[in-house]
Amino acid sequence: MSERKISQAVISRLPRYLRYLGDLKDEGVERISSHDLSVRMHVTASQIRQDFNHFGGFGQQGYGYNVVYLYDEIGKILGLDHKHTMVIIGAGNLGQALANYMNFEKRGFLILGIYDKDPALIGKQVRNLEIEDISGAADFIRKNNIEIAVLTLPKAGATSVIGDIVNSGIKAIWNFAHVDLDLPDDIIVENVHLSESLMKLSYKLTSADGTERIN
Amino acid sequence: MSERKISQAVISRLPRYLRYLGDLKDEGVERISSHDLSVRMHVTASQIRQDFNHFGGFGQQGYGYNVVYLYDEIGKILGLDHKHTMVIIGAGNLGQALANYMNFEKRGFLILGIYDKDPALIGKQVRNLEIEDISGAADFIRKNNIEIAVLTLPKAGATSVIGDIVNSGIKAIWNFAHVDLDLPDDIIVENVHLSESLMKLSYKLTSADGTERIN
DNA sequence: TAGATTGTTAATCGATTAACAATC
DNA sequence: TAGATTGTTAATCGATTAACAATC
Repeated sequence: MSERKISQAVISRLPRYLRYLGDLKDEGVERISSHDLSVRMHVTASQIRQDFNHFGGFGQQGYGYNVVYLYDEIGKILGLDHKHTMVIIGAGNLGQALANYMNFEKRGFLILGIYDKDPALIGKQVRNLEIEDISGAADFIRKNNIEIAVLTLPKAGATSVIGDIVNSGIKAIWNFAHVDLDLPDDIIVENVHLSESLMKLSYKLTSADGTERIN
Repeated sequence: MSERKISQAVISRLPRYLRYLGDLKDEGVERISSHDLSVRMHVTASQIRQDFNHFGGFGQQGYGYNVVYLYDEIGKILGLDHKHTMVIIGAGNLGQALANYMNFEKRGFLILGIYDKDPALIGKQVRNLEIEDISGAADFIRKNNIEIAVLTLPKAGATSVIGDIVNSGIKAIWNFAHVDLDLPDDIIVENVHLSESLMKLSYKLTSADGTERIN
Protein backbone atom coordinates (compact mmCIF):
# COMPACT_ATOMS: atom_id res chain seq x y z
CA MET A 1 0.00 0.00 0.00
CA SER A 2 2.74 2.42 0.93
CA GLU A 3 4.90 1.16 -1.95
CA ARG A 4 4.15 1.71 -5.62
CA LYS A 5 2.12 -1.09 -7.16
CA ILE A 6 4.15 -4.17 -7.92
CA SER A 7 3.51 -5.70 -11.33
CA GLN A 8 1.95 -9.11 -11.70
CA ALA A 9 5.08 -10.30 -13.53
CA VAL A 10 7.28 -9.58 -10.54
CA ILE A 11 4.91 -11.26 -8.08
CA SER A 12 4.78 -14.37 -10.24
CA ARG A 13 8.53 -14.72 -10.01
CA LEU A 14 8.77 -14.46 -6.22
CA PRO A 15 7.78 -18.06 -5.41
CA ARG A 16 10.39 -19.32 -7.82
CA TYR A 17 13.07 -17.19 -6.18
CA LEU A 18 11.96 -18.60 -2.87
CA ARG A 19 12.30 -22.14 -4.14
CA TYR A 20 15.85 -21.57 -5.42
CA LEU A 21 16.88 -19.82 -2.22
CA GLY A 22 15.46 -22.73 -0.23
CA ASP A 23 17.61 -25.10 -2.27
CA LEU A 24 20.69 -22.95 -1.71
CA LYS A 25 19.93 -22.86 2.00
CA ASP A 26 19.69 -26.66 2.03
CA GLU A 27 23.04 -26.83 0.27
CA GLY A 28 24.51 -24.67 2.99
CA VAL A 29 25.34 -21.79 0.66
CA GLU A 30 25.70 -18.61 2.69
CA ARG A 31 25.69 -15.85 0.10
CA ILE A 32 24.96 -15.53 -3.58
CA SER A 33 25.40 -12.80 -6.18
CA SER A 34 22.68 -11.85 -8.62
CA HIS A 35 24.96 -13.15 -11.35
CA ASP A 36 25.40 -16.62 -9.85
CA LEU A 37 21.69 -16.86 -9.14
CA SER A 38 20.92 -15.76 -12.68
CA VAL A 39 23.01 -18.62 -14.05
CA ARG A 40 21.14 -21.15 -11.91
CA MET A 41 17.73 -19.81 -12.73
CA HIS A 42 18.27 -18.98 -16.39
CA VAL A 43 17.19 -15.38 -16.03
CA THR A 44 19.22 -12.14 -16.25
CA ALA A 45 21.04 -10.78 -13.21
CA SER A 46 19.50 -7.43 -14.05
CA GLN A 47 16.01 -8.80 -13.64
CA ILE A 48 16.87 -10.35 -10.30
CA ARG A 49 18.21 -7.05 -8.95
CA GLN A 50 15.28 -5.10 -10.34
CA ASP A 51 12.81 -7.53 -8.82
CA PHE A 52 14.34 -7.48 -5.35
CA ASN A 53 14.66 -3.73 -5.38
CA HIS A 54 10.93 -3.31 -5.68
CA PHE A 55 10.85 -4.33 -2.05
CA GLY A 56 13.95 -2.56 -0.79
CA GLY A 57 17.65 -3.29 -0.75
CA PHE A 58 18.31 -6.83 0.38
CA GLY A 59 21.89 -7.03 -0.84
CA GLN A 60 25.24 -5.48 -0.17
CA GLN A 61 27.67 -4.11 -2.75
CA GLY A 62 30.70 -6.27 -3.25
CA TYR A 63 29.13 -9.13 -1.30
CA GLY A 64 25.85 -10.15 -2.87
CA TYR A 65 22.81 -11.42 -1.01
CA ASN A 66 22.73 -13.38 2.23
CA VAL A 67 20.79 -16.53 1.36
CA VAL A 68 18.96 -17.06 4.64
CA TYR A 69 18.10 -13.40 5.03
CA LEU A 70 16.80 -13.10 1.48
CA TYR A 71 14.84 -16.32 1.83
CA ASP A 72 13.14 -15.03 4.95
CA GLU A 73 12.40 -11.62 3.44
CA ILE A 74 10.79 -13.09 0.33
CA GLY A 75 8.80 -15.41 2.56
CA LYS A 76 7.52 -12.39 4.47
CA ILE A 77 6.64 -10.56 1.26
CA LEU A 78 4.63 -13.61 0.20
CA GLY A 79 2.88 -13.66 3.56
CA LEU A 80 4.35 -17.00 4.58
CA ASP A 81 5.21 -15.71 8.04
CA HIS A 82 1.50 -15.82 8.93
CA LYS A 83 -0.81 -18.78 9.15
CA HIS A 84 -3.68 -18.82 6.66
CA THR A 85 -6.99 -20.59 7.10
CA MET A 86 -8.79 -22.37 4.28
CA VAL A 87 -11.90 -24.37 3.51
CA ILE A 88 -12.37 -26.58 0.50
CA ILE A 89 -15.65 -26.22 -1.36
CA GLY A 90 -16.20 -29.34 -3.41
CA ALA A 91 -14.95 -32.70 -2.15
CA GLY A 92 -14.51 -34.51 -5.46
CA ASN A 93 -11.21 -36.04 -6.49
CA LEU A 94 -9.40 -32.76 -6.76
CA GLY A 95 -10.80 -31.35 -3.52
CA GLN A 96 -9.79 -34.48 -1.64
CA ALA A 97 -6.36 -34.49 -3.25
CA LEU A 98 -5.74 -30.92 -2.10
CA ALA A 99 -7.03 -31.73 1.38
CA ASN A 100 -4.56 -34.59 1.59
CA TYR A 101 -1.65 -32.58 0.33
CA MET A 102 0.56 -32.10 3.37
CA ASN A 103 2.92 -29.47 2.01
CA PHE A 104 0.39 -26.65 2.26
CA GLU A 105 0.24 -27.18 5.99
CA LYS A 106 4.00 -26.96 6.24
CA ARG A 107 3.79 -23.51 4.68
CA GLY A 108 1.14 -22.41 7.15
CA PHE A 109 -1.98 -22.99 5.07
CA LEU A 110 -4.44 -24.76 7.36
CA ILE A 111 -7.42 -26.56 5.90
CA LEU A 112 -10.20 -26.34 8.48
CA GLY A 113 -13.20 -27.65 6.55
CA ILE A 114 -14.23 -29.55 3.44
CA TYR A 115 -17.72 -29.34 1.96
CA ASP A 116 -19.84 -30.96 -0.70
CA LYS A 117 -23.48 -31.21 -1.64
CA ASP A 118 -23.35 -34.90 -2.61
CA PRO A 119 -24.95 -36.98 0.20
CA ALA A 120 -22.76 -39.91 -0.80
CA LEU A 121 -19.68 -37.92 0.18
CA ILE A 122 -20.97 -36.17 3.30
CA GLY A 123 -19.59 -37.81 6.41
CA LYS A 124 -16.61 -39.32 4.65
CA GLN A 125 -13.29 -38.87 6.43
CA VAL A 126 -10.57 -37.03 4.51
CA ARG A 127 -7.37 -36.85 6.44
CA ASN A 128 -8.36 -35.25 9.74
CA LEU A 129 -11.63 -33.80 8.45
CA GLU A 130 -15.12 -35.03 7.76
CA ILE A 131 -16.84 -33.88 4.60
CA GLU A 132 -19.79 -31.70 5.57
CA ASP A 133 -22.91 -30.49 3.84
CA ILE A 134 -22.23 -27.44 1.72
CA SER A 135 -25.14 -25.58 3.29
CA GLY A 136 -23.05 -25.06 6.42
CA ALA A 137 -19.98 -23.63 4.67
CA ALA A 138 -20.84 -19.91 4.69
CA ASP A 139 -21.71 -20.00 8.36
CA PHE A 140 -18.46 -21.77 9.24
CA ILE A 141 -16.44 -19.22 7.26
CA ARG A 142 -18.16 -16.34 9.03
CA LYS A 143 -17.79 -17.77 12.55
CA ASN A 144 -14.15 -18.79 12.12
CA ASN A 145 -12.95 -15.91 10.02
CA ILE A 146 -11.69 -18.19 7.27
CA GLU A 147 -9.51 -16.36 4.75
CA ILE A 148 -9.40 -18.62 1.71
CA ALA A 149 -12.07 -20.72 0.00
CA VAL A 150 -10.77 -23.33 -2.43
CA LEU A 151 -13.32 -23.85 -5.19
CA THR A 152 -13.04 -27.37 -6.55
CA LEU A 153 -16.45 -27.77 -8.09
CA PRO A 154 -17.81 -28.38 -11.58
CA LYS A 155 -18.66 -25.25 -13.53
CA ALA A 156 -22.40 -25.45 -12.83
CA GLY A 157 -21.95 -26.00 -9.11
CA ALA A 158 -19.49 -23.14 -8.82
CA THR A 159 -21.83 -20.43 -10.04
CA SER A 160 -24.70 -21.55 -7.80
CA VAL A 161 -22.60 -21.76 -4.64
CA ILE A 162 -20.51 -18.65 -5.06
CA GLY A 163 -23.12 -16.14 -3.87
CA ASP A 164 -23.31 -17.58 -0.37
CA ILE A 165 -19.56 -17.76 -0.05
CA VAL A 166 -19.07 -14.15 -1.15
CA ASN A 167 -21.43 -12.94 1.57
CA SER A 168 -19.67 -14.96 4.22
CA GLY A 169 -16.81 -12.50 4.56
CA ILE A 170 -14.30 -14.67 2.73
CA LYS A 171 -11.18 -12.76 1.71
CA ALA A 172 -9.83 -14.81 -1.17
CA ILE A 173 -10.85 -17.57 -3.53
CA TRP A 174 -8.49 -20.13 -5.00
CA ASN A 175 -10.51 -21.05 -8.03
CA PHE A 176 -10.15 -24.40 -9.78
CA ALA A 177 -13.58 -24.21 -11.44
CA HIS A 178 -13.69 -23.47 -15.17
CA VAL A 179 -15.41 -20.13 -14.82
CA ASP A 180 -14.34 -16.54 -14.49
CA LEU A 181 -15.76 -15.48 -11.16
CA ASP A 182 -17.31 -12.05 -11.14
CA LEU A 183 -16.69 -10.88 -7.61
CA PRO A 184 -16.55 -7.66 -5.59
CA ASP A 185 -13.20 -5.90 -5.84
CA ASP A 186 -12.21 -6.62 -2.28
CA ILE A 187 -12.25 -10.37 -2.80
CA ILE A 188 -9.01 -11.73 -4.18
CA VAL A 189 -9.13 -14.43 -6.83
CA GLU A 190 -6.34 -16.68 -7.98
CA ASN A 191 -7.29 -19.00 -10.81
CA VAL A 192 -5.90 -22.44 -11.57
CA HIS A 193 -7.40 -23.52 -14.85
CA LEU A 194 -5.96 -26.98 -15.41
CA SER A 195 -7.68 -27.58 -18.72
CA GLU A 196 -6.30 -24.31 -20.07
CA SER A 197 -2.83 -25.39 -19.05
CA LEU A 198 -3.30 -28.69 -20.86
CA MET A 199 -4.52 -26.87 -23.97
CA LYS A 200 -1.40 -24.72 -23.97
CA LEU A 201 0.65 -27.88 -23.86
CA SER A 202 -1.44 -29.26 -26.72
CA TYR A 203 -0.80 -26.08 -28.72
CA LYS A 204 2.94 -26.40 -28.31
CA LEU A 205 2.77 -30.07 -29.25
CA THR A 206 0.77 -29.29 -32.35
CA SER A 207 2.84 -26.33 -33.55
CA ALA A 208 6.11 -28.11 -32.81
CA ASP A 209 5.66 -31.26 -34.88
CA GLY A 210 6.21 -31.22 -38.62
CA THR A 211 2.55 -31.65 -39.53
CA GLU A 212 1.71 -28.01 -39.97
CA ARG A 213 -1.99 -27.26 -40.10
CA ILE A 214 -3.24 -27.03 -43.69
CA ASN A 215 -5.40 -24.16 -42.55
CA MET B 1 6.68 -23.16 -38.16
CA SER B 2 5.68 -21.41 -41.35
CA GLU B 3 4.17 -18.51 -39.38
CA ARG B 4 6.16 -16.05 -37.32
CA LYS B 5 6.54 -17.08 -33.70
CA ILE B 6 3.42 -16.50 -31.64
CA SER B 7 4.07 -14.95 -28.25
CA GLN B 8 3.39 -16.83 -25.05
CA ALA B 9 0.88 -14.15 -24.04
CA VAL B 10 -1.27 -14.79 -27.10
CA ILE B 11 -1.21 -18.55 -26.64
CA SER B 12 -2.26 -18.19 -23.02
CA ARG B 13 -5.36 -16.33 -24.07
CA LEU B 14 -6.54 -18.86 -26.65
CA PRO B 15 -8.12 -21.35 -24.22
CA ARG B 16 -10.10 -18.54 -22.64
CA TYR B 17 -11.40 -17.41 -26.03
CA LEU B 18 -12.39 -20.99 -26.68
CA ARG B 19 -14.31 -21.15 -23.43
CA TYR B 20 -16.26 -17.97 -24.15
CA LEU B 21 -17.00 -19.06 -27.71
CA GLY B 22 -18.23 -22.39 -26.36
CA ASP B 23 -20.59 -20.53 -24.05
CA LEU B 24 -21.85 -18.37 -26.93
CA LYS B 25 -22.37 -21.49 -29.02
CA ASP B 26 -24.39 -23.04 -26.22
CA GLU B 27 -26.49 -19.88 -26.03
CA GLY B 28 -27.19 -20.23 -29.73
CA VAL B 29 -25.42 -16.99 -30.67
CA GLU B 30 -24.48 -17.11 -34.33
CA ARG B 31 -22.08 -14.22 -34.74
CA ILE B 32 -20.20 -11.83 -32.49
CA SER B 33 -18.15 -8.68 -33.03
CA SER B 34 -14.80 -8.13 -31.38
CA HIS B 35 -16.45 -5.31 -29.48
CA ASP B 36 -19.24 -7.42 -27.99
CA LEU B 37 -16.80 -10.16 -27.10
CA SER B 38 -14.49 -7.61 -25.51
CA VAL B 39 -17.31 -6.46 -23.22
CA ARG B 40 -18.03 -10.02 -22.11
CA MET B 41 -14.41 -10.93 -21.54
CA HIS B 42 -13.24 -7.64 -20.07
CA VAL B 43 -10.45 -7.20 -22.57
CA THR B 44 -10.02 -4.69 -25.42
CA ALA B 45 -11.54 -5.33 -28.83
CA SER B 46 -8.19 -4.37 -30.28
CA GLN B 47 -6.46 -7.18 -28.46
CA ILE B 48 -9.02 -9.69 -29.65
CA ARG B 49 -8.55 -8.70 -33.28
CA GLN B 50 -4.77 -8.65 -32.95
CA ASP B 51 -4.77 -12.08 -31.34
CA PHE B 52 -6.96 -13.70 -33.98
CA ASN B 53 -5.01 -12.12 -36.80
CA HIS B 54 -1.87 -13.91 -35.77
CA PHE B 55 -3.52 -16.98 -37.23
CA GLY B 56 -5.22 -15.45 -40.25
CA GLY B 57 -8.46 -13.61 -40.88
CA PHE B 58 -11.33 -15.37 -39.19
CA GLY B 59 -13.78 -12.48 -39.41
CA GLN B 60 -15.63 -10.48 -42.00
CA GLN B 61 -15.87 -6.70 -42.16
CA GLY B 62 -19.28 -5.36 -41.24
CA TYR B 63 -20.34 -8.75 -39.85
CA GLY B 64 -17.96 -9.86 -37.13
CA TYR B 65 -16.98 -13.44 -36.40
CA ASN B 66 -19.05 -16.55 -36.93
CA VAL B 67 -19.13 -18.20 -33.52
CA VAL B 68 -19.08 -21.85 -34.57
CA TYR B 69 -16.43 -21.28 -37.22
CA LEU B 70 -14.18 -19.33 -34.84
CA TYR B 71 -14.68 -21.91 -32.10
CA ASP B 72 -13.60 -24.68 -34.44
CA GLU B 73 -10.62 -22.77 -35.74
CA ILE B 74 -9.28 -21.97 -32.28
CA GLY B 75 -9.84 -25.59 -31.34
CA LYS B 76 -7.69 -26.62 -34.31
CA ILE B 77 -4.99 -24.11 -33.41
CA LEU B 78 -4.90 -25.63 -29.92
CA GLY B 79 -4.65 -29.10 -31.41
CA LEU B 80 -7.99 -30.22 -30.05
CA ASP B 81 -8.96 -31.76 -33.37
CA HIS B 82 -6.50 -34.58 -32.68
CA LYS B 83 -6.54 -37.16 -29.95
CA HIS B 84 -3.63 -37.02 -27.52
CA THR B 85 -2.26 -39.90 -25.49
CA MET B 86 -1.08 -39.54 -21.91
CA VAL B 87 0.35 -41.51 -19.02
CA ILE B 88 0.36 -40.42 -15.42
CA ILE B 89 3.61 -40.82 -13.53
CA GLY B 90 2.87 -40.78 -9.82
CA ALA B 91 -0.41 -42.22 -8.54
CA GLY B 92 -0.78 -40.22 -5.34
CA ASN B 93 -3.85 -38.14 -4.61
CA LEU B 94 -3.24 -35.68 -7.40
CA GLY B 95 -2.35 -38.32 -9.97
CA GLN B 96 -5.50 -40.27 -9.16
CA ALA B 97 -7.62 -37.11 -9.22
CA LEU B 98 -6.36 -36.28 -12.71
CA ALA B 99 -6.92 -39.87 -13.85
CA ASN B 100 -10.51 -39.66 -12.66
CA TYR B 101 -11.16 -36.31 -14.25
CA MET B 102 -13.48 -37.09 -17.13
CA ASN B 103 -13.33 -33.76 -18.95
CA PHE B 104 -9.88 -34.35 -20.38
CA GLU B 105 -11.20 -37.35 -22.24
CA LYS B 106 -14.01 -35.28 -23.71
CA ARG B 107 -11.37 -32.99 -25.20
CA GLY B 108 -9.49 -35.92 -26.69
CA PHE B 109 -6.83 -36.43 -24.04
CA LEU B 110 -6.69 -40.16 -23.39
CA ILE B 111 -5.03 -41.49 -20.28
CA LEU B 112 -3.58 -44.88 -21.14
CA GLY B 113 -1.49 -45.69 -18.09
CA ILE B 114 -0.85 -44.72 -14.51
CA TYR B 115 2.37 -45.56 -12.66
CA ASP B 116 3.84 -45.45 -9.20
CA LYS B 117 6.75 -46.96 -7.31
CA ASP B 118 4.82 -47.53 -4.08
CA PRO B 119 3.97 -51.28 -3.80
CA ALA B 120 0.93 -50.36 -1.73
CA LEU B 121 -0.56 -48.57 -4.73
CA ILE B 122 0.48 -50.93 -7.51
CA GLY B 123 -2.47 -53.02 -8.64
CA LYS B 124 -5.05 -50.57 -7.37
CA GLN B 125 -7.84 -49.79 -9.82
CA VAL B 126 -8.26 -46.14 -10.82
CA ARG B 127 -11.19 -45.66 -13.12
CA ASN B 128 -10.49 -48.06 -16.00
CA LEU B 129 -6.81 -48.45 -15.26
CA GLU B 130 -4.66 -50.40 -12.86
CA ILE B 131 -1.72 -48.66 -11.23
CA GLU B 132 1.46 -50.27 -12.50
CA ASP B 133 5.05 -50.35 -11.37
CA ILE B 134 6.95 -47.29 -12.51
CA SER B 135 9.74 -49.43 -13.93
CA GLY B 136 7.50 -50.30 -16.86
CA ALA B 137 6.55 -46.74 -17.79
CA ALA B 138 9.32 -45.89 -20.23
CA ASP B 139 8.81 -49.10 -22.15
CA PHE B 140 5.07 -48.51 -22.40
CA ILE B 141 5.62 -44.96 -23.68
CA ARG B 142 8.04 -46.19 -26.31
CA LYS B 143 5.85 -49.05 -27.53
CA ASN B 144 2.64 -47.04 -27.66
CA ASN B 145 4.06 -43.75 -28.84
CA ILE B 146 2.61 -41.86 -25.90
CA GLU B 147 2.80 -38.09 -26.36
CA ILE B 148 2.35 -36.65 -22.89
CA ALA B 149 3.67 -37.72 -19.48
CA VAL B 150 1.92 -36.16 -16.50
CA LEU B 151 4.40 -35.81 -13.65
CA THR B 152 2.57 -35.95 -10.33
CA LEU B 153 5.40 -36.95 -8.05
CA PRO B 154 7.14 -35.41 -5.06
CA LYS B 155 10.20 -33.34 -5.88
CA ALA B 156 12.69 -36.07 -5.01
CA GLY B 157 10.88 -38.72 -7.03
CA ALA B 158 10.59 -36.46 -10.04
CA THR B 159 14.31 -35.93 -10.56
CA SER B 160 15.14 -39.63 -10.23
CA VAL B 161 12.46 -40.80 -12.67
CA ILE B 162 12.80 -38.12 -15.31
CA GLY B 163 15.85 -39.58 -17.06
CA ASP B 164 14.09 -42.77 -18.09
CA ILE B 165 11.06 -40.89 -19.30
CA VAL B 166 13.11 -38.50 -21.41
CA ASN B 167 14.77 -41.39 -23.22
CA SER B 168 11.46 -43.06 -23.94
CA GLY B 169 10.59 -40.72 -26.81
CA ILE B 170 8.00 -38.74 -24.87
CA LYS B 171 7.06 -35.51 -26.60
CA ALA B 172 5.73 -33.38 -23.76
CA ILE B 173 5.65 -33.27 -19.98
CA TRP B 174 2.84 -31.78 -17.95
CA ASN B 175 4.77 -31.10 -14.79
CA PHE B 176 3.09 -30.84 -11.39
CA ALA B 177 6.30 -31.53 -9.48
CA HIS B 178 7.98 -28.63 -7.71
CA VAL B 179 11.07 -28.64 -9.81
CA ASP B 180 12.24 -26.93 -12.97
CA LEU B 181 12.92 -29.80 -15.32
CA ASP B 182 16.06 -29.44 -17.36
CA LEU B 183 15.20 -31.21 -20.58
CA PRO B 184 16.33 -31.41 -24.20
CA ASP B 185 14.87 -28.62 -26.33
CA ASP B 186 12.64 -30.91 -28.31
CA ILE B 187 10.64 -31.97 -25.25
CA ILE B 188 7.83 -29.59 -24.42
CA VAL B 189 7.17 -28.73 -20.78
CA GLU B 190 4.11 -27.12 -19.30
CA ASN B 191 4.37 -26.45 -15.57
CA VAL B 192 1.56 -26.36 -13.04
CA HIS B 193 3.08 -25.22 -9.78
CA LEU B 194 0.16 -25.29 -7.36
CA SER B 195 2.13 -24.08 -4.37
CA GLU B 196 3.39 -21.11 -6.35
CA SER B 197 -0.17 -20.23 -7.25
CA LEU B 198 -1.16 -20.41 -3.58
CA MET B 199 1.77 -18.18 -2.64
CA LYS B 200 0.65 -15.58 -5.15
CA LEU B 201 -2.75 -15.64 -3.54
CA SER B 202 -1.09 -15.27 -0.16
CA TYR B 203 0.89 -12.29 -1.44
CA LYS B 204 -2.25 -10.52 -2.60
CA LEU B 205 -3.96 -11.29 0.69
CA THR B 206 -1.03 -9.91 2.63
CA SER B 207 -0.51 -6.77 0.57
CA ALA B 208 -4.24 -6.05 0.44
CA ASP B 209 -5.04 -5.96 4.13
CA GLY B 210 -4.26 -2.86 6.19
CA THR B 211 -1.48 -4.44 8.21
CA GLU B 212 1.42 -3.29 6.12
CA ARG B 213 4.66 -5.07 6.85
CA ILE B 214 6.88 -3.01 9.21
CA ASN B 215 9.72 -4.46 7.19
C1' DT C 1 43.06 0.01 -1.21
C1' DA C 2 41.30 -2.73 -5.25
C1' DG C 3 37.78 -5.78 -6.72
C1' DA C 4 33.28 -7.13 -6.61
C1' DT C 5 28.67 -6.40 -6.85
C1' DT C 6 24.75 -3.85 -5.69
C1' DG C 7 21.09 -0.22 -6.54
C1' DT C 8 19.37 2.60 -9.99
C1' DT C 9 19.05 5.23 -14.20
C1' DA C 10 18.84 4.95 -19.17
C1' DA C 11 18.08 2.24 -23.47
C1' DT C 12 15.79 -1.36 -25.69
C1' DC C 13 12.44 -4.43 -26.66
C1' DG C 14 7.88 -6.30 -26.92
C1' DA C 15 3.10 -6.21 -26.00
C1' DT C 16 -1.10 -3.57 -25.75
C1' DT C 17 -4.06 -0.02 -27.31
C1' DA C 18 -5.67 3.42 -30.59
C1' DA C 19 -6.77 4.81 -35.06
C1' DC C 20 -8.36 4.31 -39.54
C1' DA C 21 -8.49 2.71 -44.33
C1' DA C 22 -10.37 -1.41 -46.50
C1' DT C 23 -14.37 -3.92 -47.36
C1' DC C 24 -18.34 -6.69 -46.47
C1' DT D 1 -25.60 2.61 -50.81
C1' DA D 2 -24.63 3.50 -45.80
C1' DG D 3 -23.30 1.41 -41.62
C1' DA D 4 -20.68 -1.77 -39.31
C1' DT D 5 -16.71 -3.96 -38.28
C1' DT D 6 -12.61 -6.10 -39.61
C1' DG D 7 -7.49 -6.28 -40.60
C1' DT D 8 -3.52 -3.68 -40.01
C1' DT D 9 -0.46 0.18 -39.21
C1' DA D 10 1.05 3.56 -35.91
C1' DA D 11 1.35 5.25 -31.09
C1' DT D 12 1.70 4.22 -26.40
C1' DC D 13 2.75 1.87 -22.55
C1' DG D 14 5.19 -1.29 -19.61
C1' DA D 15 8.58 -4.70 -18.80
C1' DT D 16 13.21 -6.32 -19.57
C1' DT D 17 17.98 -5.58 -20.28
C1' DA D 18 22.19 -2.85 -20.29
C1' DA D 19 25.20 0.27 -18.22
C1' DC D 20 27.52 2.40 -14.61
C1' DA D 21 28.20 5.23 -10.52
C1' DA D 22 27.90 4.23 -5.61
C1' DT D 23 29.79 1.62 -2.02
C1' DC D 24 30.89 -2.38 0.64
